[in-house]
Amino acid sequence: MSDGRTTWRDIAADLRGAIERGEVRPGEQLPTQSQLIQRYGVASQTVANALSALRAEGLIRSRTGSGHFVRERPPILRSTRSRLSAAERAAGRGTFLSDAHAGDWTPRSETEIRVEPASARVADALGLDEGVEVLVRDRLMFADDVPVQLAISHLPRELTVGTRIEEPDPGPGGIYARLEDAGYAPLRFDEYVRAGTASAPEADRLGLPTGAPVLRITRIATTDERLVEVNFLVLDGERFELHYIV
Amino acid sequence: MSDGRTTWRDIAADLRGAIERGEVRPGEQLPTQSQLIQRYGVASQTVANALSALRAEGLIRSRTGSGHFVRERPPILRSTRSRLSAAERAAGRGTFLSDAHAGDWTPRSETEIRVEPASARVADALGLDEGVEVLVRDRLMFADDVPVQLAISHLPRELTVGTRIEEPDPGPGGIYARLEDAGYAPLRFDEYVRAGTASAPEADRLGLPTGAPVLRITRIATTDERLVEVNFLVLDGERFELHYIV
DNA sequence: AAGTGGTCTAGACCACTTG
DNA sequence: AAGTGGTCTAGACCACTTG
Repeated sequence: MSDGRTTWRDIAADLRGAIERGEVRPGEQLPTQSQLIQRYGVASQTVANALSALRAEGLIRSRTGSGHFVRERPPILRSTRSRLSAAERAAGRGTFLSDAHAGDWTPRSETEIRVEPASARVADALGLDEGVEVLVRDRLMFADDVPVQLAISHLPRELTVGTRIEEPDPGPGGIYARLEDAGYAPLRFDEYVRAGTASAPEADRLGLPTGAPVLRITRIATTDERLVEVNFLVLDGERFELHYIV
Repeated sequence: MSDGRTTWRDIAADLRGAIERGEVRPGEQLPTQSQLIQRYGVASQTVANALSALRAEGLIRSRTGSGHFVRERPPILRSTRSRLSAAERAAGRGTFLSDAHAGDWTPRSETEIRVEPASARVADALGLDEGVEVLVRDRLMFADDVPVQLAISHLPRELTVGTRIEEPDPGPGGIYARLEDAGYAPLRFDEYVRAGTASAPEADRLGLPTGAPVLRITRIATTDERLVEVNFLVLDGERFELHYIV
């Protein structure tokens, strides 16, 4: 029984249709598992598989003890990548605050600072030798208290020691403004964008189901002479839209 | 038992660790379900759940009758978005051919041309009235004969009538070169990037499993005066990496 | 207290692949 | 023919939410 059509796929398709036709509207509850077991005359596991698939597609949210609900599509967070501009820095906003300023949501972030030897991947990206000390700023960012973005930034330690970059709050304009103060103004940003699925720890931190679509961005900041930062970003793929002007 | 830790999650984490530590290498087979049932002393469904999660993460591929195998990560197709440049057009390459030139893969595409009344979405993007005639170029693009990109381009019909843009092969430099010939040289491209999961028809055309991560790009081309094209792109999220210089 | 989702058991059967 | 993955049955128990 491993051709395309299976019972749980049929049930999932049936429920998906009901949602798409608007018979169950966003925010409303689907029939309970018991009701679905009765309606389709199948075992509990079969219904569970169907609902699990709809959850993975992001069509429903399930709340233990409460029910399965059609997801309300949250507003999209637009993020224009021309934002990394001197104008925004001059206005005292870092990149994330700059996004928030363009949208109308309230930003917040939790930052953890640590010092690590550069991994092969980081050393390669920053043009350092493996094992050289780097400063890591591990940030989880919230929009209206919903976690939406994970950013793990790495900088050569020699550039950050004694600056506010090593503090959770680097001050107005963010770390790029502090780099500029130190004579390392980033002039160019290279962003490498991929789509992927959330790993278990990422899903946990971002409050997504495992396997939910995410945007993965590797951003490399460069002065006119050297690489100063590599930042690994993971964004909720369904809530974020990146805007690039080419 | 609905806190984070469950048996199937523990088993998935265990196998994920073995893969990440390289104990099971890409292409190699995981223990069979029977072996895992024995090893962990659990029911078949529990092991099935764990493997299902790893599959959703894209870590393994399962082949009925054969086994579960660690996925080989296919080579990444880099695509630099500064490619939409006059230089590339002058060299006689369209955007897709330009990507191919930068990578070392062989491009091919299947193009279907049709004329349609503008949908609300397209009309909105192009600043036209709904229902106005637009030319649609529906293309499926292949790299080394593997389908990797879907591009559905819409242009106001008045700009394309009588030009090679209405032919499957628009000639050297692609449609942007033809627009330039007609006095509508695109000067600015706005790209809006999201991550999502492949719908059933998209998965079918791109040869992906339904729900696989994809990159969705809406690209709007503008001359100094007007909007000339809106292009909806869907890319295999795991094979493509977009490169933007900001 | 009753209902709900999530997980688990211990089997069963089927389509498919491999030797 | 034997082994494999995928699905299914018919229950069970637990944590949680709701009235």
